Amino acid sequence: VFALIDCNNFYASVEELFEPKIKNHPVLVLSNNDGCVIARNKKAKEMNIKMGDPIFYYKKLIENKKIFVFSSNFTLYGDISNRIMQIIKSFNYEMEIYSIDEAFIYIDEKSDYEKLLKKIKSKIKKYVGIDVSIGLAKTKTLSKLASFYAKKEDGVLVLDDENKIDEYLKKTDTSDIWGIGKQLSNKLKNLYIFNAYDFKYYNENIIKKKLTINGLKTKLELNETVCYKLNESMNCRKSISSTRSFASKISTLNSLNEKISFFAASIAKKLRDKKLNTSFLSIFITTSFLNEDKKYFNSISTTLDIATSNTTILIKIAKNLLKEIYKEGYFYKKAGVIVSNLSCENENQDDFFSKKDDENFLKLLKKIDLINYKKNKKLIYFAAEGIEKNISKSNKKSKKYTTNFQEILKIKI
DNA sequence: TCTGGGGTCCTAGGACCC
DNA sequence: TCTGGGGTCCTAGGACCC
Repeated sequence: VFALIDCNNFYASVEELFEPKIKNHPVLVLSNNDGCVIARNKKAKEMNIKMGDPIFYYKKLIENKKIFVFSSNFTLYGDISNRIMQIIKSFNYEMEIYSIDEAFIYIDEKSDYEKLLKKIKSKIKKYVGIDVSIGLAKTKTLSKLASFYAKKEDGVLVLDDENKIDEYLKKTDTSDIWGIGKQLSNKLKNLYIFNAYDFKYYNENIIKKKLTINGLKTKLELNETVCYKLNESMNCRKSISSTRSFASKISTLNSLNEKISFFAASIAKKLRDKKLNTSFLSIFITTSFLNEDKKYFNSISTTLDIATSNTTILIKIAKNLLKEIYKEGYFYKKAGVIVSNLSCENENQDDFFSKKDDENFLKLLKKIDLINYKKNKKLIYFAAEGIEKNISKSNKKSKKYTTNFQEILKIKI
């Protein structure tokens, strides 16, 4: 059986962890630029504050009531996530870390599942202080569903009985099934499939025709047929991206160049950290799609002759690409760089005519990475990235309580 | 006035190969 | 008048996830 362990209101719960006094008030965590709501605690959900809404919708509400609002602090969330994953790992089951706040485990034995899940749950609560919900079933899709309902019940839910499963499926909207989003759910509605139960018992051939192979797999998983196994090799990722919305709109090629260079440089560093090289780079620029400004979106990509993590090369390529798609007279709101075709640093295929000067330069770049890391600040960087700091605004960030000695939690006695 | 960032997988169509 | 079958790789776009 598969169990899915899912943290409750993860980002909001982490913020509560370090400021317990806010626990009985609504808590919100915001996206980059303090733009949208990306996490809410229970109290905030009760106030009907929606996921993904821009925060200015609730300006009045925030002024009138005591709502605690945080900028997102991914360093902190990442560290707390690691601690939770370590605890799950300590139970010694096969494990897949599915996201920052979720992990699947595969339990290859008969046991008192409910007792086991409660044990995992309480250990995480005791050692880290975060509440989790755990669902268990014969397939990943059903265990996802079980954890969804576990949140509404007492934290753990075992779905191992056909009648019980069907009972839950009947009250599940198709769009709440893992893998069925808005579009597919609409397609299902056209077939008069409204809930997960209808979906489970529908004709397979028609599902495959309308929703293709993935839709069929999801349906089979509802029938307790395993289609998705534990994916333990998630560590070899396929792409890395760096993208941002700008706090203010940008129109000149010069300033876009700086942003694109900044993205390319941060990707190059990520590649070096993970000992990877890329041989495919693409960039995009876009205007806002929410206002009355003239709209323009474009992207362009290129393959690299030699796989690399060299910042100078990536910046140069990215800037050349930008020249091709940049158009004057638009207000750009967002841009980004994405690399793929990733390969391991040590298994690089050289070009027959390539020069070997890259190696020493790479050593230099790694030294710079180290200096920046030790100073906990990007002290040394490329002029192309521009000297203007704070590419985004985030004023309400909590401290890096667990990863930085300067910001460590202080306790008064 | 202000609306996130980082991923995965699949499909259709085009261009090419023998 | 009649014009094959079996592949690969790439790209753009669409759908999904957290």
